[in-house]
Amino acid sequence: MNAIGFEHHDHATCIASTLRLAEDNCAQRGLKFTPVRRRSLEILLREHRAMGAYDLLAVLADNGHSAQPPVAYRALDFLVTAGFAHKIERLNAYIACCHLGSDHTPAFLICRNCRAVGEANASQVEIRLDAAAQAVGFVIERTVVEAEGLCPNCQDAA
Amino acid sequence: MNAIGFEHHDHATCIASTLRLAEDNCAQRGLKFTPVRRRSLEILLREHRAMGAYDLLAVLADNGHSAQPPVAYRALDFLVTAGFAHKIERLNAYIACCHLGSDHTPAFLICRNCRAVGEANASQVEIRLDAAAQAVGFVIERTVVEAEGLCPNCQDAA
DNA sequence: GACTGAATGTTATAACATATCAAGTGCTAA
DNA sequence: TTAGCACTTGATATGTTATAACATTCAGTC
Repeated sequence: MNAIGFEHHDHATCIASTLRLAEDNCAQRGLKFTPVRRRSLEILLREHRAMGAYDLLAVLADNGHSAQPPVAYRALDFLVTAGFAHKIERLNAYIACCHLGSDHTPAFLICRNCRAVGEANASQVEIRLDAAAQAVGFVIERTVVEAEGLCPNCQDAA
Repeated sequence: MNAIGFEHHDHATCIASTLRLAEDNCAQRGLKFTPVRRRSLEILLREHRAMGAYDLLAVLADNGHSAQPPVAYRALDFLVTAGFAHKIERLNAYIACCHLGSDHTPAFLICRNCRAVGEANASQVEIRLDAAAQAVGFVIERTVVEAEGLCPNCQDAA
């Protein structure tokens, strides 16, 4: 399996176009797409897999940025808040968003063997918690959906 | 709001009966319900909220058990594997299972203000990821569903 | 009693995350 | 033009969550 959500694609184009999208998006919303932030998103896009904050930090350090944890966490916080990246709670790791621009409740497929992560196509995902929430008077703001299992490649290997 | 999943219930009875259920369940499956494990489940049931491993550890220590992290993590691992407790990934915390015995994909409602956690009634939850998984050949083994928002009490407070 | 496997005790450290305060940067409004 | 403000970044320290590794104990059984 490749690491790009279990499917092939033109990686270079994907990175470039997503970065441009993010740039435009920031301009529209008055957010500052600073060098560290841009570089962080670029790194996440390039890896195209879930990275720990310290993984990101190591790459940033190689690029001459300050190597203290807050640098990575601030950048990640910005990217997640802006919707350019997601946190994978199960792994305490972060991944660039595949569907930048579309408002979506992301759902992830996480391989327990190789830790590859795919973001499920939103149209194929259905989550219904409203009834349960309403029943107890709870107001949902955000939903984490993460499926753990085996990716195609690791099934073959087993 | 109380801390028991946003609804009142007879707490003492709940603890006692769940412990008995767990005991029977272990006997049937040949698992060892040792003192630390039993005590850990009892603590989780008593608190009836998500506890960090180190929170549990502190209580265990008060009870004369060894106070090293692995003690808590081993007990929690046993309880989670046996299905007697769940991990709340969003909080890196653990909670006793409300529906012990029934095989279920749990879904949680987590208050971002007071950190209270309710386990949603399985019958009111619908999760469909099969299509997305099938599309890429991924085999799902387990699914994490956690909704974050405001519980009834914290809505009023706001 | 000696073997076996599981559980527990213990030390150390890895991995993940944030509080705090100082310093720089860019905007804007008097 | 510069004083003030909001935001970003730099840097140090520390807090929190989790596991590796190895020693010891204990229950069952041959």
